Formats: sequence, structure tokens, C-alpha cells
Amino acid sequence: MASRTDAPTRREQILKEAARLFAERGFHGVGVDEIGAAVGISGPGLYRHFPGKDAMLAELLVGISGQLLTGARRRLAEADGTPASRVLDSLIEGHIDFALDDRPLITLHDRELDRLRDSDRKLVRQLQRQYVELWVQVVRETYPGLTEPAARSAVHSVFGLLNSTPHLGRAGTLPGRGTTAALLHRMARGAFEAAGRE
Amino acid sequence: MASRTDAPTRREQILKEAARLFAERGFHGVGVDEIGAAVGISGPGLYRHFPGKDAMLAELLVGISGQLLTGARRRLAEADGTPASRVLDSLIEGHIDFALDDRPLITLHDRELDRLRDSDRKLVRQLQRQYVELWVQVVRETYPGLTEPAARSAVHSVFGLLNSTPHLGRAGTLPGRGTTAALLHRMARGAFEAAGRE
DNA sequence: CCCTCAGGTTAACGACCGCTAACGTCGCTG
DNA sequence: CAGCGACGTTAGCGGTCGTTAACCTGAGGG
Repeated sequence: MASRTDAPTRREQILKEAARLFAERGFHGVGVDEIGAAVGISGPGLYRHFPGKDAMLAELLVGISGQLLTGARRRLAEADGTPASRVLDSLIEGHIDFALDDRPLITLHDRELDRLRDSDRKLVRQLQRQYVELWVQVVRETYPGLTEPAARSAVHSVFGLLNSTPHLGRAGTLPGRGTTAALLHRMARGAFEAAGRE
Repeated sequence: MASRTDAPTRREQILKEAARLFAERGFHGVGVDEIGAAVGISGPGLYRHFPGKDAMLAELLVGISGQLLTGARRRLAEADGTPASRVLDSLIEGHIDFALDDRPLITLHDRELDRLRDSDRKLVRQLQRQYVELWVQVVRETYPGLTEPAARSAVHSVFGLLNSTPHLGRAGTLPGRGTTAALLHRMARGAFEAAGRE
């Protein structure tokens, strides 16, 4: 098994490039030849690593959803006992890290879900739902004024806010990662707080 | 020219159904036969109304961007003289109306832009940029603590928040249009305010 | 009454795409 | 060094897609 510091395996290269291309041009807009070319092999060579094009998308989306949920659970466990407001900050921080570091995946996450086989789609949706539920719980502890449906809507909306990173400066034109992260964090908290004000 | 109260023309039917299908399955994921079937004609009959599939997408995206910009300019003119904070409320209200009433278009707006011919894409981007600039100006008047880049990022992020409506309750499970609109409005203001707090 | 034309129809073409088949070439290992 | 498995290659098949061609029909007007 490859450790995390090894050079990326061919499989990992393929997944990374496929994510970028799918995000740029859409799942149906990218051919297997392009994905192959992006990693220096061509076309059908991909089938030594994946059973098909669908499988690459499936692995990407399941991976994203799983990572988000796992990370959130870890943060929840680590912050056990601290006030809910701190836990919420940790969740926001984790989501922002992800949105800033893996923009193509964030894009895919809510865009290409319907291109999956039924079983994979159900799995991804289940992971997503658990992630949302976890947020809803923490948000309601932090802002008790929120009803459950309102909290759910608020969480989805804040995800929209945090996931807007692909639309911020196309290149490195945005004012530094730390500054952007802090701004997003403040805005997310402000949005939740405003949602909690009756 | 058809007045606004006439029965929808065939062209309008086609655009509406194409928008829905493109939003559901992506531009490349929808065939012309499906679009035709959705309006009761089949396949190549569409070419009596549009020169090609691309033209439908182009007309949709240019239309959206133009409507958003025109609406915002009208609201700005109508609110001339009132405090900037009120103008911002009006902009937010307009954007929310659009996001709630035309969800498929909102989805397309930031998803299929790259599928356009160069000239159309440039036009759409120019309209979008003007819309953003208009918001940035009003936001900075309302919250003078914001630098220009921060205001721009904040505006994009709030668009992400407001455009999250397609992810809220798939059917009529969300708690009434008015309630949702009010929640989104509060959250948007809260996010801007938090962005403005240094 | 015929002509026109808007708005359809079906058939078919060429391009492309996902995938398979058949084959080649290393590097390792008994 | 023989054999083998991992990892490529190119050729090509079958299906789909956007688009065009050719044809049909019904309403309106001189």
C-alpha cells in the first residue's frame, strides 16, 4: 500500500486530471482520450486502471463525500466537550480548507451526481445527508432559535457560500489564501447568526 | 411581438424545456430528440426555430445575464436617493426572486458558460461582470470598511449563498416561498455585515 | 383554386465516443 | 534465460448525436 508521501501513483494522477477536466467541461464533455493524454498515456490505456469512465467519476464523488464526512466526524470527536460554537468553527474551517484546496472536486460534488449508477448515487447521497445532518445538529446547538427546517436550509445556503471559491479569482488574483479563508469564515458565521435572529 | 400575457410561443416553450433539461443533465447530456419530445415535436423539428443546439444555450445564458443586469439597473434607478442599505436590500430581493422563480436558469448560469461560442461567452461574461460591479459599488457604500477585493469576493460568495436554492427541498418541502426568501435575505445581509467587520 | 409558406415529418450521413481485441514491451523472478 | 504479469500501444466496432435533405400538410390570401 502506498504511503501518503510516495510519488502519486498512476491511478491518483488519473483521478486528479479527470477531476479537473470533468469540472472544466462536464462529464459528458470530456473524452477518455483527453483524460489519457492529460497523464501521458493515451485513450484505452486507462482501462488498465479503471473499468470505465463512469467508475472514475464514481470514485471521485464517493471519495469526496466520504472525506468530508470523515473529517467532520473527526473534528466533532476532537472538540468533544467544548462549546458548540467552537465545534461549528471547526466544521467551517474544515469545509473551507477543502473548498480552497480541491476546487475541482467541490465543483463536481454538486454538479455531476446524476451521472452515477443508482447504487453509487445512493451511497453518495447518503454520505452527503449524514454530513448535512451533522452540521444541522451543531448549528442548532449554537443558534437555538433556529427551527430544524430553517437550520437545514441555512446549512445548504452556507455550503453554497463556501463552495463559491471556484468563482473567486480565476488565477492567483485573490488576496492570499489566509485572507480569503478568514473572510469566508466570518461570512459563514454572520449568515448563520442572521438566520438565527428571528 | 408577443405581449407578456399571450400563450407561450413555441420558441418560448422550447427554451423553457431546454433550460430544465440542461440543468438536470448537463448540456452534453441532453439530446435534441429529448428537447423536441418535451414540447411535443420530435428531433429535427427544432431546427425550424433555432439554428442549432448551441444557439438555444446561448440565448438562455445571454437572456439570464441581461435580465439580471437590467433588473438591477432598474432597481438602482428607482431607489435613487434612498440610503445605500435600502438599495442593497432591493438588489438582494431581486436576485432572490430570480433564484426562486427560475431555478434551472440559475443552475445553468454558472455551469454551462464554457460550452458557448467565443463571442457569446464574452458577451455573457461582460454582462455578468457589470452585474457584479454594480453590486460591489452598493455593497461598499453600505459597508465602507470593505476593501474593493474583499467586497468583490463577498459579492461572489453571497451569490453562491443565494443561488443555493436548487439544493433546498427538491419538491415543495421547503417552508413556503416567503419564509425561504426572508431567510435567504437575512443570511445575505448577515454575511455582508460580517464581511465588513474587520 | 392555386400558391406560398410556416412548421412539421422520417431517413440518413458523418463524426465522435466508449470500449474491446489483439498485440508489444518492459522488469522481475524462479 | 524462460516465463509472466503489469502496463502500454493501435485498429476497429457499435452506438449515439447533431445536423441536413427531402418530403408532407394545413391555413391564408390574391
